[in-house]
Amino acid sequence: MMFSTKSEYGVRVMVELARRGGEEPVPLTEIAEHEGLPLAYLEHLVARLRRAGLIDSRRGAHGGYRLARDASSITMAEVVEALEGAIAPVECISSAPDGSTRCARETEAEHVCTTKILWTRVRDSIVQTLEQTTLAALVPAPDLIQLVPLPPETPVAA
Amino acid sequence: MMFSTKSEYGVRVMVELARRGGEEPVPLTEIAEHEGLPLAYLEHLVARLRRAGLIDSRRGAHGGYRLARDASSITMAEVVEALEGAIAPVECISSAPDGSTRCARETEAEHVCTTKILWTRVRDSIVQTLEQTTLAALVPAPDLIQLVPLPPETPVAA
DNA sequence: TGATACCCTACCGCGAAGGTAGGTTATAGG
DNA sequence: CCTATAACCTACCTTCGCGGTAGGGTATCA
Repeated sequence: MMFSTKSEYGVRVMVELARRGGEEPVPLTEIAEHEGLPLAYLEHLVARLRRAGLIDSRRGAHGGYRLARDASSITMAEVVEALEGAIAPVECISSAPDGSTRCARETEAEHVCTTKILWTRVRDSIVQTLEQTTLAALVPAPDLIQLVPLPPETPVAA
Repeated sequence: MMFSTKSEYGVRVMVELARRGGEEPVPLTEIAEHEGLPLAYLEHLVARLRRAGLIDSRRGAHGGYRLARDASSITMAEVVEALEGAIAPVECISSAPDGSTRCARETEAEHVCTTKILWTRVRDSIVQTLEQTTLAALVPAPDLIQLVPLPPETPVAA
């Protein structure tokens, strides 16, 4: 597996926030229940998304999370990078501060890493795909939302 | 990290075999020493490459490995898949026998997985890049090989 | 017949992934 | 003001695959 469940779950949370996109924050409990994922674990992931500035939060009663920006301006590259850290197909490849690609095995200047070409290509194609896909592109059309009804405004008296 | 060192090391071995590409098999000890990688570990990886039909072997003295086909006809998709298994960006995505992409969370027919679009795109771009890159493309030009001299034909009497 | 080198099975330590637990702080409503 | 809600934070725990080792067996040369 290439991306851990951090990305899998995290993207789901973002899509869910986009679906209900509004001023009112959505509590994480609702999302956890809707997606069938452990709340305590999602809290960790959501913390990363918040620190990356992708979502903001309101604490306390009627609190929750909402998108910090419009769904169409959030790319999957930002989301995945916030969750997983820098995107690198293999350990020996990393992107230098100046944007160029570095190879850990290329210590001596004269020794050229022959496999660097491959991993650079792979990395670029992944990043490009993630950048081209916005959060808005993953939100189902309104008529599909009807199939998965939102929970009632006022909870049933139990 | 997305690909383990299985791919990193395995691709290096393939490139090295392609560099010395000839009828004479190359013992794994030489490659291990040249690349500075543990021999016993490489043996595992090489076994996968052999079972996938990418290389063939000769046992005993003056034995070793060589490419089963021409370097230009071997794609990185074959190499990586032989080493890592099926290529899937996240656990919930897998390719069905018929070639279509399946989502593990999509159990009920009515529930459409919104994130499937993303991971399918990512997977396709990775596979495409790996398929477009042949082993021959990673072999340095002959003049560069001079910089990294081959070991002498007859080993020094120790 | 010995040296070489592939081949196979089993084992092992470590670290990250995935998840739990329990607390603290901020906010809305009555 | 008090209580319920829900974000926030730190620490911990268990499982599992990765990277690597060990030790044999078997085929092929000189």
